Amino acid sequence: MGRPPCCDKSNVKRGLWTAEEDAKILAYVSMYGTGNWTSVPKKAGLKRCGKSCRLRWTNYLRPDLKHDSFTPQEEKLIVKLHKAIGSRWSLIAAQLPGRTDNDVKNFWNTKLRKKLYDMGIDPMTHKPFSEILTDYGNIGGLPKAVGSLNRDLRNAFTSKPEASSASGISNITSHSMEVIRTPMMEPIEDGRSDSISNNNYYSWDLLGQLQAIKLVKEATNCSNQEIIQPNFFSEGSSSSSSSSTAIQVSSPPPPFPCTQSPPPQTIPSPPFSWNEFLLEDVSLPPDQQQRQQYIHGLPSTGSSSLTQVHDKMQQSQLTGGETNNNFSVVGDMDYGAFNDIGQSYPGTVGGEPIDVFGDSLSSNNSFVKAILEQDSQMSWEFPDILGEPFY
DNA sequence: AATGAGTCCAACCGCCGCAGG
DNA sequence: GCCTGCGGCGGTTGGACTCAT
Repeated sequence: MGRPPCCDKSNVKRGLWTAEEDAKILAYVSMYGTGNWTSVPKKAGLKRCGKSCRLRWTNYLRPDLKHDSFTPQEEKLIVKLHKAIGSRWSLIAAQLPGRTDNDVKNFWNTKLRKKLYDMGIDPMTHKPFSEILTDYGNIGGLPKAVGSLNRDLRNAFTSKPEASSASGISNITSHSMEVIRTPMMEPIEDGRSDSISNNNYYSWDLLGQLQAIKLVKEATNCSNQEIIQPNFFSEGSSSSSSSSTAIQVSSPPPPFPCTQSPPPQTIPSPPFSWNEFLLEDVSLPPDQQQRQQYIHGLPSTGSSSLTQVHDKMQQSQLTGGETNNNFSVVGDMDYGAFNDIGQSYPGTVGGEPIDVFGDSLSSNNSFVKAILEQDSQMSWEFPDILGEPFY
């Protein structure tokens, strides 16, 4: 038995708002302020659901909202944040003054997602399709049915987003990302939860993400071992899958398909080595793989280089001339596909946050602030990498 | 000019977490 | 501890609009 509807649906107006209704909301808010939205329709003389009133205010009428189109800077930030924290539109919107979660969500769904597809990047995983194919090629022990799956994958890469969903890619990538996302999207209960306030929660998300990368890396290291068939490839479903190419993921797959015991799912106790999160670009020839080790999320090709980051740090001199080699990553936000931002790396310099352009971010930004607070406890360091050419 | 396809975005929906009784 | 109401969230829908034929 679900919750009853918040209002009498048969007795409320729906659909687009008129200027007159907007005026009533504005008048009400200017007089009483926001809050207690359920009483707003009555007090404001509207035949609308209170929830609908709140939505109209927050998404359209609020005076601080921007109504112009997204700037390239905003666009880049959305992509970076989506890569770091997924489809948490309200969090992403909070980093974009004057934008609502609905704005960001619509912009992503209508523009950015398509743009990434056109660039050959899976918007779900933010990986190049070629890399996803490689990843799947590296997963041994899959049943023969996966052969058709690979074919569908390839077909999906050349088709439109909507079509790819029907042919299986979305299910596949979302499945693979389930493995990655699950630990990073939830607060980590590790006995230190007392110190995890709302403010630094997101920092732990990012930590979790890094840990997830590590776990996935470890999970894929067992490719020479026997692989337990994940639930979604179980033979029990083969009869239905034979008539349809779409893979139905009805339940979350086990996070570790290896027969070996899964590693403990705790984040590494700081300080830990960033080398743990270095990945090899398996799509490259073996002789280049060692040279092209890269941190997950950084472009494996192009001119992005930690040397350049180091230069940026030296240029920034944010702490009055002292260059600090403590360099903490604000999520793996770099996006190589955008050449103009693929030149630097987001992080902190001398305790101050910098964005991907190397510019200082406001310390008033709670999102960044939360990460910085966590950083101060973590003492993450980058010394081994900074001095070396990135590739 | 008519029409069908594609795009955009405001609005809706259902679920969830939290606070207060 | 349970129930209820509220606000917030992400996913989805539907209609207005634009563009191509």
